[in-house]
Amino acid sequence: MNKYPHSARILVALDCIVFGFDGEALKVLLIKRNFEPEKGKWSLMGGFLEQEEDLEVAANRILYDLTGLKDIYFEEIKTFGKVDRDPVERTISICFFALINIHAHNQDLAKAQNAHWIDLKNRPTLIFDHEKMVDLASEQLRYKAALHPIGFELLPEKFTIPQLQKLYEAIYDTPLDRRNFSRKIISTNLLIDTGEKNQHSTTKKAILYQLNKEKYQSQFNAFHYFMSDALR
Amino acid sequence: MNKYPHSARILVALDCIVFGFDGEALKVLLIKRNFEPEKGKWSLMGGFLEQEEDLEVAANRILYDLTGLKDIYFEEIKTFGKVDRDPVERTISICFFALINIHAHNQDLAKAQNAHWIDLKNRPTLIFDHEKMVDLASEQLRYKAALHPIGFELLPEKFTIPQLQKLYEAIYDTPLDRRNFSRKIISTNLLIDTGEKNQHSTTKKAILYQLNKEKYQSQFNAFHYFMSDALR
DNA sequence: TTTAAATTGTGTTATATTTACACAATTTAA
DNA sequence: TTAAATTGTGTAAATATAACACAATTTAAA
Repeated sequence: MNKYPHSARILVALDCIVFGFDGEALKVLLIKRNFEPEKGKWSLMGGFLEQEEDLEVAANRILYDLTGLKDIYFEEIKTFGKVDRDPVERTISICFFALINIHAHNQDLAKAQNAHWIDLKNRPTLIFDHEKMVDLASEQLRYKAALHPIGFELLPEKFTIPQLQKLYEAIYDTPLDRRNFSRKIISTNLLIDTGEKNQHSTTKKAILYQLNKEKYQSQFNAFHYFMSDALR
Repeated sequence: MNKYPHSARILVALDCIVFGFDGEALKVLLIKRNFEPEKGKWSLMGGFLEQEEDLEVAANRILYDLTGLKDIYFEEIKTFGKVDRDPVERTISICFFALINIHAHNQDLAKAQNAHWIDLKNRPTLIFDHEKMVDLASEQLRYKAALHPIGFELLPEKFTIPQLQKLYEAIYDTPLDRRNFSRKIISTNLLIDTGEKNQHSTTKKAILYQLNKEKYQSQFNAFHYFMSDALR
């Protein structure tokens, strides 16, 4: 069956950084491992690519088994391929990150996987090279969110501009000018005023917006410069 | 020896898009295959990841065998992982692109691999999903070059600003204003005036610059907006 | 030797964008 | 009724970008 006879067959894993936002801080979904290897330690959610499974399908499967969600926003970051990265057996790992609404996933599934939402900034040490994966994913999130409208993926269907601002402030760990931020977001035409207001507020109730999905899709690859000084 | 007993071992290939610039147009280094499968057809340069080889090492090996160059600029784009993408056997391919000075590589090695520099815009049909790979790499080149100083990797050590402009005009297939382009490049402080001039010119000889490598490295990840309207 | 054509380097102005800061309106708890 | 917190909109200064002009250099042709 091996048609390229002299080449090596290698285990192919996928590891995923799932980001969430609780209104205050960025969170990552991490697994407290109750299985070997490295039982008892913390790791990313992962799995192996199966023989008859498309890579994309595998990523969706792993995300679904963890969250119960389909059509999650995710993107590949990099393949980790050091020979000794997994001490058990030579394994390459295709690493990707996903953005979800922290309130919308299936908590029973997360519990079954022993997954916990952990503060990105105060996380425990992770196994193997998972530490590097989270660092790279965080960097990639900062990079991508500065240029493209991916932040919305972390918020509920309907959200206010102040909520969106808090998200950006968490991502970049810096305060932003409320008025300039609002103007920049509005000027993208990515938002639709729902006519509703945030009833949870105890002061002035902010307008609830939702994504203009057509505009979102057609303009996704354009540069938006949400954070012009993010990388300076 | 298989410590994760129930998982599949899969062939892992690497495929590389090598870009060059001849002063007028963007070129890709393509292989006219004199081996099976798909003998006689055109493909990308590739190879398999070996059992005891780091992924990064494999990428460098493949690039070295083709060009005779070390420390080439390259970056991973995406892993292609459809089950049927290679009709011979299930293989995933980690796709990356590289930028080289078209005049600096070992032509004997290229000849031995049956590699040819082909106009990016007028290339033959490629095997498997290599077509998609080249499209994605071209897109990624346009994206990255709009924001980061990677264009220099395609030019000789010493180059003029008009040469650099021709490169950008080729990448984006659009004319640029000479004066504004020059000012933007100069203002990055990435260039050092060598004091020499381009002796090949038959009219006014342009100043030869070289990269300020310190500045290049420290500022690489900052946004430069070389092409502010590239993706609008 | 002079002139014309091509190309390069630098300058200037108008327009657009970004930044910094002010004020009025809304909401609830005191 | 008032104070505190928050939200929505406005305006002017600073910066960056875009559009256009002119002078200098070089060689080949006149």
